[in-house]
Amino acid sequence: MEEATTKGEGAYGRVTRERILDAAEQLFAEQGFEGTSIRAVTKEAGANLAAVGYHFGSKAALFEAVAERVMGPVIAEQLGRLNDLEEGEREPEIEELVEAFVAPYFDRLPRKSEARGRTVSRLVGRILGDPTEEIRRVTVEGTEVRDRYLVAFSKALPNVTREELWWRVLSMIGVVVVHRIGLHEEGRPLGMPDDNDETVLEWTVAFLSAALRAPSVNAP
Amino acid sequence: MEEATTKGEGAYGRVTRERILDAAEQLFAEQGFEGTSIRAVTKEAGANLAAVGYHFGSKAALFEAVAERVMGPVIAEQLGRLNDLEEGEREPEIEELVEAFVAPYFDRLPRKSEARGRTVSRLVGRILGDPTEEIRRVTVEGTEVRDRYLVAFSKALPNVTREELWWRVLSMIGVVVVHRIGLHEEGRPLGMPDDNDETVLEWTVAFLSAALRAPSVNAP
DNA sequence: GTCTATAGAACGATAGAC
DNA sequence: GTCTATCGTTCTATAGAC
Repeated sequence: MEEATTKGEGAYGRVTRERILDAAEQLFAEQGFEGTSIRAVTKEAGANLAAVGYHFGSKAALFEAVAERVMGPVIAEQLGRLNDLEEGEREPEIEELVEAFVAPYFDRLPRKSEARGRTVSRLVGRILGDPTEEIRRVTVEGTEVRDRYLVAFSKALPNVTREELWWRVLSMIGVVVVHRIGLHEEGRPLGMPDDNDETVLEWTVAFLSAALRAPSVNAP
Repeated sequence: MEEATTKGEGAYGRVTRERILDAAEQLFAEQGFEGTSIRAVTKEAGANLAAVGYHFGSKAALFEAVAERVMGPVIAEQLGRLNDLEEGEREPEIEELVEAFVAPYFDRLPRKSEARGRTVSRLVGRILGDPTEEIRRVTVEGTEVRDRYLVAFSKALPNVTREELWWRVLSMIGVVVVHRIGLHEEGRPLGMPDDNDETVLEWTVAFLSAALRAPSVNAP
């Protein structure tokens, strides 16, 4: 338990801590972990160079805090939605499982039309895609999500072998990653609804549901 | 035109240049652009610190050379296969277009079972996924691939709106990226054919073909 | 909790000898 | 084409004053 201090210092410190988190989020997203210096973060945050050491301990710990703040709510809702579906009377449909997995990336992250949206999208892409051990550690928490959805899809798609299904779930993650990276976003054609996440969510669910339902290559 | 010198120096220099490319490929893949130092590259290559400056001019130019060496053959074959399909008598099937796009990532890159395979996979993931301007420049060449396949799929799937199709092609790239990143590879279940790229290619074509054929959300 | 100051190491790039 | 030596910069981390 942590109690707010009665002095102004406590409140001010909390603000500094969050200003650092905001600045770090943006810079890690744009330039990656190694490409971002503590100096740049504290300068952007209007804080002192030593503040990162005081509040987080190290640059790596700061990154973990940034990643946790962004991914935590997504993971929590992915698991919560799956729990809800599994507690229902009937077996969940493929579309329901796909939406439960994908929708938190829309609901629990800032929209693309918001100022922070583009930044967070890039950061999520980096977190999910970076093979560096330092960054992968943050994702480990996310393996619970993957494993539980794998079991759920396994029940819903009994004719697909476990190995191929594992591959399909991995592919589903890939689709979410590439959307969040905002790959090639400057090449977006006219009419792309970058400010209409509901439409994109529908597209994604339709695309992935059809893919997951595909006849198994290994089927007898 | 560049002629091989008659002296031993020329041949020896070429070898050093390629040793540097090999070392840089591995280190960029494992630790990213910013996380890799010229010092580490030259040490790994058994070359002198100044050799990168002499052969490539700068660290950024070295990265471009590494990326070009890996992605060049993939892009060339993606375009070549599409040309072949478009020159045929009949309209290409969805499966054929998907395979033409995906297969070069298997044919023109070292297999996962080879020593270099894992490294190159990570590097490709970084190249395709990294939003940094410095790295994106290398990918710009690849936008020709995306645009030409978009036109081809547009003909094959006239009932899908152009905006939604653009999204589907982007998603297809995402699937390839995540496979190449080798995301969560340590969590691979028993029986995963990491040494059998043909099977994985079949899975991927089946998965993506079904996804691309999905009824359009925006259809009337 | 915030700040200055600095230790100590690593970095990219390049000049110039061979 | 290869090498040594080094310049000038930037980095993380931390000690210690306030």
